[in-house]
Amino acid sequence: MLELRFIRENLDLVKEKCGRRGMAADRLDEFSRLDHKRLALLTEVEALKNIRNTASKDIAMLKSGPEKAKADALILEMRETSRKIKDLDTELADIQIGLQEIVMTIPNLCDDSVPVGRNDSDNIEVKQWGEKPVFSFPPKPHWELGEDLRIIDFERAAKLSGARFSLLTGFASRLDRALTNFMLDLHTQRNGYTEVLPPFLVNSASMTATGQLPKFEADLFKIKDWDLYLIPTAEVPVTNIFRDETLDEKDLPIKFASFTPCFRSEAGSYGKDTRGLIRQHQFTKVELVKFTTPETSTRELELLLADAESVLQLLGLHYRVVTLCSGDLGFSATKTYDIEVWLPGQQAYREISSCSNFLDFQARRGSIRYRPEGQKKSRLVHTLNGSGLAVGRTLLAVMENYQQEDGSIAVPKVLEPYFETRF
RNA sequence: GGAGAGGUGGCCGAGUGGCUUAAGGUGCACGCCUGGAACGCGUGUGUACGCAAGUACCGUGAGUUCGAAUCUCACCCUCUCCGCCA
Repeated sequence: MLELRFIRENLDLVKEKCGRRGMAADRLDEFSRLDHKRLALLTEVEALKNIRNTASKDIAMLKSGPEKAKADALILEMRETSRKIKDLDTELADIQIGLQEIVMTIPNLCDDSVPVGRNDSDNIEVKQWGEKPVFSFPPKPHWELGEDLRIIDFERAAKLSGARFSLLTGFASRLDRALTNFMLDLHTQRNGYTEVLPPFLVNSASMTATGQLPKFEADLFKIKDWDLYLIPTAEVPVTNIFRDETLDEKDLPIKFASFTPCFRSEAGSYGKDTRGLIRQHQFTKVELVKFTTPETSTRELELLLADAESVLQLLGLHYRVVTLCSGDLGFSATKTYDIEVWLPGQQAYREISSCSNFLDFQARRGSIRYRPEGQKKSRLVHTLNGSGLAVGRTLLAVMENYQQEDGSIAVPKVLEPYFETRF
């Protein structure tokens, strides 16, 4: 969420930046109208409350003194004042709700380095790493490999749960687990992250702080009769760890690595990526989350990207990095890099990580602050996160890139230790 | 699911309708004292909105009242015991 005062003072800029995202900005005029009304009402009601507070003290004194009649007169007068206050407070509350509804649905301002564009075709490639592997045979997509090797079973998964679920067996399951452990070990032992295992169900306050609610409820799975949602990413519980808290500057940056399942309804993606592991209702992911000072978040985004890239580099998988254009940018982000891994079975680059800086957008919604060294006033932290990486997509990337002519799949060198444990 | 206890500042803890501007302690910061420290003494010590005056905030929300940390109702959370359970 943006600061109320900032929107008030920079209305045209906010409108223009919403426009860059392809978002209608007409609600901002309604914002102005309500904001003005709110300030006027607030002034009025606060003046009345001041009168009442003063009178209350007077009544207390008069009652204990000889002029009790004066107290009765004042009480009568205040009865009317209190009634007015109550009415104004009610009106004010309605306006606050209206304002809140608007403010909570205004996206973050995109960074000026973000290219203006409409959709993913306008994203800008910023770098490539490695090269496309050369095959002496036509490489298969992973769903064929998985079915041929009897290690991924989509049909039985559909029986259990429906479309967009998968059942990994034997080698695929083992490889998935190896990848997960490899990623966590890399981020905790080499990249300096603290491992955290959070709840997979969170309440609506948490979903609101990170920006999934109120606007994107349709993308979430909700538990019936409970104020609980299945997390769509570990970003939600991990960012919310410090909700309503004030951190010490000397503890920043705080870096968490978190392995969790993720659940997404994929509403609105009917017919998209229906084959294979690419787009599932349930998948696992190692997520990296950072809390930083405002001064360092821009640089921390680059470091976060490098940490995510390190996974693919060690696995020897070719990829490219793109900067998301304004129209493709997520609601809460000011800037996002996507890492896209090369999939030879599909002859395409596919997103495997998304690294974003949110500035103070989530911190304001969740009231996550820090106290600068030696200063009295606290400030909002900046939050960042990125996949490091989506495990299912990494699994399929390894399958497609490491497939052999005989239909088997080689184990990447760096994963060999994870296959060594034997009983 | 049943019964009970509780939720007050960074922490502990007092506070059953109005000199509460939340006592007192502790922690923290600064100063004095000291060769330096400890002890001692003094001062300061939350958040949001607002240029400010001010307003709001004692788990959350509603209510009673001229006035609520304090009274009423609902809810949430924590702890203890019982039941059930991986």
